[in-house]
Amino acid sequence: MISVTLPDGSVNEYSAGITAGEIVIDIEGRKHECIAAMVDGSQSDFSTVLESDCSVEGISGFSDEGIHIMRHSAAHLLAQAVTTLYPDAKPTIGPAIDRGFYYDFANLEDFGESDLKGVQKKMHEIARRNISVERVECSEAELGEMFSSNPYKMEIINDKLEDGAGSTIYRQGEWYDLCLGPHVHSTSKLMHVRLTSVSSAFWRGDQSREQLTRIYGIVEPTKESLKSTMAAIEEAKKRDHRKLGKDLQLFHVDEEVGQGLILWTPRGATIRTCLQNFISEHLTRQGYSQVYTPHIGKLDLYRTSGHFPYYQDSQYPPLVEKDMMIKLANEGCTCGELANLMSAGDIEGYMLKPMNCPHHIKIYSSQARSYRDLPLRLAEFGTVYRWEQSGEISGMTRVRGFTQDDAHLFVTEDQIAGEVLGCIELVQVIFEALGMSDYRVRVGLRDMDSGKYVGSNEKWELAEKACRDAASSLGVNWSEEEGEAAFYGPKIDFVVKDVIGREWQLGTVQVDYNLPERFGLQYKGSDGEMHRPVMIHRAPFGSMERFCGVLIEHFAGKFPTWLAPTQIHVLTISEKQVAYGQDIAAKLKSAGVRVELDDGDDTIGKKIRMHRKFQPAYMLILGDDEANNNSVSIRARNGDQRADVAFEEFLAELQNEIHSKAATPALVPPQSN
RNA sequence: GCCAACGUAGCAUAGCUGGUAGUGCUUCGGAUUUGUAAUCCGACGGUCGAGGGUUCGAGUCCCUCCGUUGGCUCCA
Repeated sequence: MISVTLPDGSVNEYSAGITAGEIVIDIEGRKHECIAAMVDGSQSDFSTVLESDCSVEGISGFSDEGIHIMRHSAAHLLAQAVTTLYPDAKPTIGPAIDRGFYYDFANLEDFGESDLKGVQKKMHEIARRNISVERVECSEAELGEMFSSNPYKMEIINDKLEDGAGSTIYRQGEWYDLCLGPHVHSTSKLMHVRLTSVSSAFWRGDQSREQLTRIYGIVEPTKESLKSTMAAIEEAKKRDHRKLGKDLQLFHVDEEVGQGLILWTPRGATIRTCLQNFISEHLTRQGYSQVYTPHIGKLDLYRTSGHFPYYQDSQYPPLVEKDMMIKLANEGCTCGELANLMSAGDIEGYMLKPMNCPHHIKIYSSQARSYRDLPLRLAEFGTVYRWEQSGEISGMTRVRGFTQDDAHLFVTEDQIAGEVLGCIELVQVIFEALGMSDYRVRVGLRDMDSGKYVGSNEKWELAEKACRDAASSLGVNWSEEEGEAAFYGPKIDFVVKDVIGREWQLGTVQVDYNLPERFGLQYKGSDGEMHRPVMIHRAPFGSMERFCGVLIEHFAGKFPTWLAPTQIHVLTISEKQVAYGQDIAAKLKSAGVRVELDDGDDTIGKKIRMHRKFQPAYMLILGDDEANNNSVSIRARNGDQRADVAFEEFLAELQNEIHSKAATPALVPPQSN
């Protein structure tokens, strides 16, 4: 007999050799919703045989661990279905991910979305057959034999397994896969699966290797949960900033202007202006000096900074000086030669600036600096241009021209910690003001194995420590991530997810010992000696484009009153109130409120319907009653109403709401019913 | 950049196996003057992303390019 500790703390005796699954059934009953077991705190199959004392509990298909196991098992099911239908396809890897699972296949070319249906049907068929999933221990030799026809699996076996060590496979019917598990015990647990998309991926994430076909899917424990998950995905798509940006007329991208180049239309520009004003207030408060610099700079500047050689592939090609072009043309230079000269940097010219720092550095060095000048904080809404890969460009979140709410702080070594702290506090203030609480903080550190970084070890150590210290003082969870540093220094990033689960870096604070050295920056210390300042790069929004894109999704287009492109839409009931409507609109306008008037001859129902799509904070409905009382009826976005409010009272409340940057419009109290 | 899918008026969409484009909303004109998610009638608006090809004939088939979407890779 063995003693098994159960979830409630009690201890039961079972005969040795019992399986984890049998115990789960014993404690949870036959109708349990568990799909695997936790044995001594580690995830295990139901089939795990227990020979000694331990603790056992079930893992529900609804728990985080449970859904992860189901996803992983569903990936196996997918691979089984694909290899059944496409015998030449070679399964490679197929993990569970945040929102579901995928499996990558080689030899599955020309597979498209339209093929998903058939595969999904086959998956359901296999699931219905209730095939048991077995774990089998295998020696290295056995594995070699079983996977001999699959070079990808063999590569994993050869790379990941210690010499001589075996591993496990999971078998379901004829099909089996190399895997550590655990898995659900039967394919029948995977009935509620849906394939969502097909795309491609490189084998082992390496661009130089084979391109594989990747199939994505989601799986849920029940029919209902699958349905609600699918509904949630659909719902999220409605918040996509690309869709809302069009519906609310916030921005436009025109292919004749260029991919990834955002045209801010009036309504979107209003939001941006409000945000920039908001930041500017904080800049003044925090002792920043605002500067302006041009959009281009000489190539040599970026040779000195290192950006030109380092990021050459992701920059717009240089603008070559006219005289140089003429000279080269007279010398018979071919286009090919010109391209070579450009990429080698053996040519003079200008570049669209990919970064603001070199310009700001030149402002620093335009004067002799003393320790009394530091910290010197130079801020600019600086527009930069980067040649992002065409396949990467997306809406406002990944673009080729964008404006950073940038600043560079020139500080002494002693000031680093305090200034980094000030920077991340600013980021926090902004996130808080906008109600963006769903972000993660990432401290990007060097990848010790990579040679791409510049600067000495000691300086990196110091900078990394400053970042860690600042992050831990934040009072929120943060993680260290190797290899996420910039080439010149470590950084603290604020990362948020968009509606379809993609992560975007917004605010960032970076410590940089490198550029001051490259540019030979100096200041005279109190000791009379010359010292080198340290730079801090920081952008609380990151870029205005990306931030606004994320913000559109965050608010689902329903911006708080202070940010709403149009705050009030005034709608008249009939032509009898046209004069009153114009009067109210004019008064609001002169009070600084962004207002739109509709005194046309549509019915009020039609007007509301038409104006709703622009999501003003409030609509004012003006009929005879209001005109007679010098009042307004306020209609909130959700349709709630507050009738017959004296205009002056409304205006005072509205202005208060705007000035306080209230997170949500609240002039109409929520109505019960 | 790579793989796949897609690209019809401002927006949303119909158009089967090829025979010279329909609809709704918007807009404009007219009628109506209407209390909180679409009043009625009429008109304008597309040559079907661009270019080339096959065909008697292409939105519909083929090729190239541009763009969009989903991923991969990249991201100062």
